[in-house]
Amino acid sequence: MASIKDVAKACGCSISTVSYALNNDKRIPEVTAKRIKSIAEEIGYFPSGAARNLKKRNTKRILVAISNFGGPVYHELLEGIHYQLQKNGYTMIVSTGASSDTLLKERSADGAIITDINIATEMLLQIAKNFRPIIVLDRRIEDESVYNMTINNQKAMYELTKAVIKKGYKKIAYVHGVRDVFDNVTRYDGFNQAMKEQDMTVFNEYSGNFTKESGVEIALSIIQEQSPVPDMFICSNDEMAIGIMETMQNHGYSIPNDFGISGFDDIELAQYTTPLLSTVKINHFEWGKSIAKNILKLLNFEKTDISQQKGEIMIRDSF
Amino acid sequence: MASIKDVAKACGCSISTVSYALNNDKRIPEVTAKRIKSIAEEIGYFPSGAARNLKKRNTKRILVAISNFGGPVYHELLEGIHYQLQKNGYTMIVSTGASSDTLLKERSADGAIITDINIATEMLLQIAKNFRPIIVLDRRIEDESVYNMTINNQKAMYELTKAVIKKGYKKIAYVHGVRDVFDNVTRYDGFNQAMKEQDMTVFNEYSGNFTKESGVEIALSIIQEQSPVPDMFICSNDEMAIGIMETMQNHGYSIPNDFGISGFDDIELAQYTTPLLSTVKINHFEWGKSIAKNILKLLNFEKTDISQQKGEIMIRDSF
DNA sequence: GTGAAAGCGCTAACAC
DNA sequence: GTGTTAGCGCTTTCAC
Repeated sequence: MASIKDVAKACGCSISTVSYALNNDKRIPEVTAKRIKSIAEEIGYFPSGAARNLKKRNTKRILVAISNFGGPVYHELLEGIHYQLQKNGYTMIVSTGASSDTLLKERSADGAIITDINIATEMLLQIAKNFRPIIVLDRRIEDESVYNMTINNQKAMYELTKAVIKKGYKKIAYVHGVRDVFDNVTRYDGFNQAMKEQDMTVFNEYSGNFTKESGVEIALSIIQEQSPVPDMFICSNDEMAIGIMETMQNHGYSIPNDFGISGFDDIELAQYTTPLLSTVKINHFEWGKSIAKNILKLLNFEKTDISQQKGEIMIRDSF
Repeated sequence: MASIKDVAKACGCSISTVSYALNNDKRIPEVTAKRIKSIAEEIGYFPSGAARNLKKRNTKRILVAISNFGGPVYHELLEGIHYQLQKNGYTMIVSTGASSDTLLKERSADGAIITDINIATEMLLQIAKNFRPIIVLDRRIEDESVYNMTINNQKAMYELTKAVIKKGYKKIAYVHGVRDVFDNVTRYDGFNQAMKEQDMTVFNEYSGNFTKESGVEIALSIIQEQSPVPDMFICSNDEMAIGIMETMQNHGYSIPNDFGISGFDDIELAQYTTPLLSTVKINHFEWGKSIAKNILKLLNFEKTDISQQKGEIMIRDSF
């Protein structure tokens, strides 16, 4: 592995001159710099990140820890984060599972964005003792060493529920995602707030886990047990809604004639269902951008933008 | 940022003792090690990756460069790679776009897996002068500094096409993904081989780009221009097939009565279409595992397993 | 304009 | 069993 020494030797100059030339220091005249660069290229030399990071005490990298690479939501979020970081000369690295733990402990990046509920809060706080900034997206941690950014789930779900009630639905059920998770809890709060405000009682509550499969299961159990069917399913996300829709339709139900249904997120698929799914649109790309902007501000100890990402009610054809 | 010195000071011992203790060197007695570890934990100290990587001349990381975080295929591939790396004490970092270039140049990992056609072959070879191993998944590079791993697209598509012909389809059309890309070219080769072997002439060829949207567009243009409809669409991947299916169905066509259709990959969605999509199943999780196994072998200069990933014909209901 | 040298935070060889 | 020290490959201060 060629190092700066090899380049220096090949150029007949010192390593500092090579370093200056490669970093475009104006002290080195154009000609010399050009010569050094072409020799470096010939050798295939690029400065070692590990060495530079150690010396400069930064990496110009941001780590994003996600819980898995599937799911329709991360995609745009990551693109948004990457877009903004790139624009500011930063690199994005993405990790999951145990890899995230290791990378965080090693401080493989200048900052981290966490959206992986599997990373324990306790561990995060331990890491935060010696590493900052960390932005957490999937929960609220009330500790000054960690920063929270969240979607305004409550307000969006409150408004969606109001729209549902206004349409005249009476037997309204709620479909939970993973119970204690921030997104589920706050969406449920918004739902409840609207229901209480309008003196409505909840017809039923079902428990899923944010996946389409769990929606399928919920629908299947309703059909098999011949349970009373609500006239409206308000789901904690799109994927569960789509699972319920398709399964109920396959069993002869017609939407929105037999019942209405809504989702949350506005994933791409929501625009391809029949009928088109009514939902809350979250612009994850834009959200990603603002997350990245905030982490860059935190790196410079600047004040962050603490506003929550807003959702937009999309009333289409499913209720 | 606490360093090993801070821990040594707090422990009243030298930095080497701290290093030994934290790395479970047997020379340090249990009690001492325990004491040092607990002090380190209290401080929130974790060894700096940059420093360790520099000293040890490795990172225990593998970089995976992908073209985007969307798409239904990467998901399982990444999980497979991660699973195997984890098992062997390696960490996986994932990157896209310009970030990948930077990370490769800096040698931020001990090896790299590339499945991003946007990274120019020329640049890859430049990087490979000083960095190995690199495994490339999305093209063939005939250069000893880079290793190729591919799916046996040709054989799988050959067999699928033979099955189609055997069913009696006569007006068989091929739907291309991105033209010059390895997956498309080799799948098309397999298709052609089977067609020629059976003295069949190709009814038509359409050009997409592997996305569902491009499938939708192809179908739309057929309908709008009232072009003759093939009795079979052999598509270069599932997503395009699904786009064509849905669009044609929305315009009154019935599958497989009016025509048959096939995909490639067996993405999750293929199991939810009506009718169920016939396709070639690629086990991307297993493939990811073998890719990871190979890169670990390459790290140790061991001989790799050069077999191509096989596809399995899944004849369901769409032809 | 160029070079010598210190030092980033570790690991590990060596000395005691 | 513990400490001293060299050195990984860079950047950057300081001298010339």
